[in-house]
Amino acid sequence: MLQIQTIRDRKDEIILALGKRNIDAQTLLDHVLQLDEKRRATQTKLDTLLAESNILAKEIGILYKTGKVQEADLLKQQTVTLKEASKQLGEDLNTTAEELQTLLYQIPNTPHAFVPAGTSENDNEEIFNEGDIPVLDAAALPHWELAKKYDIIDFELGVKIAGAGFPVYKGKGARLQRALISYFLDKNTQAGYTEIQVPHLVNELSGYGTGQLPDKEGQMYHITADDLYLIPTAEVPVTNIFRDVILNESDFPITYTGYTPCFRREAGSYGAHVRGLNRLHQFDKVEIVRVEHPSKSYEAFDGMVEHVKNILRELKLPYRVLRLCGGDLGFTAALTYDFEVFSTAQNRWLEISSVSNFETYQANRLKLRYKDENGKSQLAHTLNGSSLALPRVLAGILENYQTADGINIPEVLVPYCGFKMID
RNA sequence: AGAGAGGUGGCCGAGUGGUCGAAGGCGCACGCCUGGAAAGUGUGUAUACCCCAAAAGGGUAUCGAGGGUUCGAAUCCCUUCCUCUCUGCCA
Repeated sequence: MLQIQTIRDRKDEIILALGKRNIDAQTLLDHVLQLDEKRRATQTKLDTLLAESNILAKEIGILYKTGKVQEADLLKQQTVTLKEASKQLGEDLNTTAEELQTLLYQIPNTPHAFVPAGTSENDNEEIFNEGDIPVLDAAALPHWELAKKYDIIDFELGVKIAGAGFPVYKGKGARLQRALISYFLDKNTQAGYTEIQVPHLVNELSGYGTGQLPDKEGQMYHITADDLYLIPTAEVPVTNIFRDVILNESDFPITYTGYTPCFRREAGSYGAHVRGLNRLHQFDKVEIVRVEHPSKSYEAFDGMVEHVKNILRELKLPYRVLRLCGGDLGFTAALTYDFEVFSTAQNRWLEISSVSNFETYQANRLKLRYKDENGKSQLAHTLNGSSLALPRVLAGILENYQTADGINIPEVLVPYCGFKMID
């Protein structure tokens, strides 16, 4: 959420920046400022009335103590009108504050200067690529065929148990999943991230904290009996550790990594691009989350990008890095780099990681602050990235490493899974 | 799920209608003391918002949350959330 103070100070800049998202925020921001003024005026009035009431109440108390009951009763009469007026003003204030809050929730984060203009994923900017795309022979199969051929992932069985998008991993498929999780966690730990295990269900407040609510309600599984949501990413529980927290400057940087399954309803998704592992309702992901001093967050961002690159380099997967354009940028992010691995047999790129800096946008919702050198509270910056999401990495490995004899396992994973080939 | 207890500042903990943003302790910060440190000692130490160009200063709200009673609520009443203990169930 944008800070109201920032909107007051730099409305025009914000409108310009949001223009990159193809949003004309002029009317919305004018409305916000108008409500903000109303809110402040109302509060000033209310505070004055309450101050008067407080003074009267004290006087009455003293009068009663000293036995001057009649004078006290006289003062009491004065409080009646004050009370009515302040009750009305209090209601006005609440209404206005709520309206304002609702509007603020509708405003996405302002894109960073690096973010290119654009309307769709086609306008994303490729900033890096690495790794050779293997030349597969004509008999090469997409991963869903390979999964069937070697009996390592059973999509139909998942349908029976839960539904489409809930695959069952079997034998070496399951072991490879487990190996990938361990490998990713180890890599992240070696890079200084602290491993953490968090709940896979979160309450409503947590959903608001990181920005899934109220925007993307439909994308999360909601357990109505207990009013809990299945997490769509570890970002939600991990970042919400810092909800309502005031840090010291010396606490930075905060770096966490955690593995969780992720649950997404993916309402409205369909078609050829959802085949196999391309898009699932449940998948595994290892996430990295950082909380940073604002002056250091882009340095941290670059570090995260390099870190993910290193992992893909070790896995010897062909990948590219995209800088998301305004039209493709997530609601809460200021800057996002997507990593895509090339799925050779499908002849298309698959998103496997997304590294984002949210600057103060999430922190403002979370009330995540730190004390600066003057002892003043300032909002911290939050960042996160996948390191990495499993299914599409798995798809990339299966497709790119396939041979006539079977599927080779990337060297770095062999110690983790205990076999060199799926055959 | 049933029965009971309880939610107060960074932490512990007092406070059952008035001058309580809240005693006391711990912790923390700064100072004094000391050759240095400890001990001792003094002062300070919540958050948000509003007014003020800013600083200074002032105001309002906050004792889990919401509502009510009252001139006045941490304290009384209602609703709700959460935690703990016992019983039950169970990995």
